[in-house]
Amino acid sequence: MSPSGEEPTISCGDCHVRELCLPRGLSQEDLTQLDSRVCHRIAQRRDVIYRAGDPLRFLYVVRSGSVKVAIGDAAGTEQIIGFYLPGELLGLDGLNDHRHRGTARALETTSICEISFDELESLCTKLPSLNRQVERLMSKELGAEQELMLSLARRGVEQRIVVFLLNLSKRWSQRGFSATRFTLTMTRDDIASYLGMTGETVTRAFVALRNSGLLKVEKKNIQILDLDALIERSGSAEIYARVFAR
Amino acid sequence: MSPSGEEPTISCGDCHVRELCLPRGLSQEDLTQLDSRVCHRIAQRRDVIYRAGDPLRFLYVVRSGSVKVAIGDAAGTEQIIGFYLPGELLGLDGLNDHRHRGTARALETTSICEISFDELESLCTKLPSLNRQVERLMSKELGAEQELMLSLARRGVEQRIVVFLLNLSKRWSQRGFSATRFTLTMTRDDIASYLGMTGETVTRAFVALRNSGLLKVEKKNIQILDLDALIERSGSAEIYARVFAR
DNA sequence: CGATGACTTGACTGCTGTCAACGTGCGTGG
DNA sequence: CCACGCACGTTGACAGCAGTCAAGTCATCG
Repeated sequence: MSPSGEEPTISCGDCHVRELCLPRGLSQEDLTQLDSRVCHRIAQRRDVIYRAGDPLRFLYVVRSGSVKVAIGDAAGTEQIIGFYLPGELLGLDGLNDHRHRGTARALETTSICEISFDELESLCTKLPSLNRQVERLMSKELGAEQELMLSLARRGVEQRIVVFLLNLSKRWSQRGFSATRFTLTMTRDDIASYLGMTGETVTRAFVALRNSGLLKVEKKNIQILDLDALIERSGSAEIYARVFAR
Repeated sequence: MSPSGEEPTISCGDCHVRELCLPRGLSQEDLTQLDSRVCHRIAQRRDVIYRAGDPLRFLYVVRSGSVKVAIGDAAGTEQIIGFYLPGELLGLDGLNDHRHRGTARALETTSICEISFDELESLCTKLPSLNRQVERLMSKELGAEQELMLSLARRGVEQRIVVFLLNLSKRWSQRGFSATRFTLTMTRDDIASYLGMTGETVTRAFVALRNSGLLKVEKKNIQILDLDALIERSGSAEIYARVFAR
């Protein structure tokens, strides 16, 4: 269980999420330039990657593992505002005032790449294709989050859970993993906080979906037994039809 | 009541929201360049400004009046995703796939400025200060919307209404109008759709806030009688303390 | 003057949060 | 190695908030 890294010189060129991440579309030469500016670290479960209020110094990418971002409520309670999977850009919250709005924590043993925000910007002015990819990723992350928020907004508990699961399914399959079998690295309470309900209600929704034969739920392991029926039940079938068609 | 325009050559330099809008920080010379590329139109209540699915050709700014943006739900029902006040950038939905996600309609007689997206982009490459202002506005619009969504997410009906009212109050005061007296140009059902509740519930929340002595509600006219108490009741007092301090 | 849309109010129902008890697995320390 | 504490998940009982349905008022517009 040696947690620290004796990994043989991590490089973007070898990364399995490079096609989703910054390197996409970069020449070998440009890639080397980017590579030299990226730092790596391993975070254990519950480790903080950045904290709310911190100045926005780095952008992060999840290399493997998963991360949650939470903001502190008025009381001590915290609310989850996002989960991040491998290849996803982390740290864009608070692009506005250049301070992180939330606190990012690893949900499991997680490998993180970080690059200085300033260095990335200056590198972007030199490498147009990197600039394009950064813009694409940023607008994708921001847009996707907004879209999800919207489809979560005005729905019943079960539909929110379904939308959440379909969203995860889509993101895992985009990463080359199964769209119908995946593991929830977050707790029920995390999901509840994210979806605006209670842990108990999450449990009950899972039970209901299992009893309907749509899902197999075994602790953290989810298997989607009937994807079409699930999409049907999301209440926004046409959206997902479109998404999955791509 | 002549609705169509005999307005004496509208220009950005004379506009009362120029300090919130694209012209901000531009030299007289640059302003002229921008001005020549902006078109104006007047929309009546319920007029469509752009429609969901339309290719993203223009960016719009509300010059006076107000606008709502709605997306069609699975059934014929529509859901409001945003309201826009004078000086606010309109049409950023669907920056992703270059198609508008929602349909924008005027809530009252509204004056709209439009500028071709392509022309704005090319102009930005020539005028750095315009480019900076565009970036600032975009990140502000996107960030603000996200922030609002978050503060609306996990709250009871009354709190959501309060947050909504405080948000409007802030935006009106930023535009030089009263922070405590304003008119709701949208219907109760519009508010309800936006906040994820029903029209009846909006009414009841208004009644409750009136009975508590925090609000004076007279049809569409709102008067905030006790701003501090309202902020207190929003459940995110510290956020608004910060906002109003600016 | 009637039609229509917007708003209000009331009665009822049901969903979902709250509280509580309990089970289970994991890690820590004796 | 075992015992314990703790985090997490599940289940049940119950209450309250908010959605639904329905009726009715009011202002506006043709």
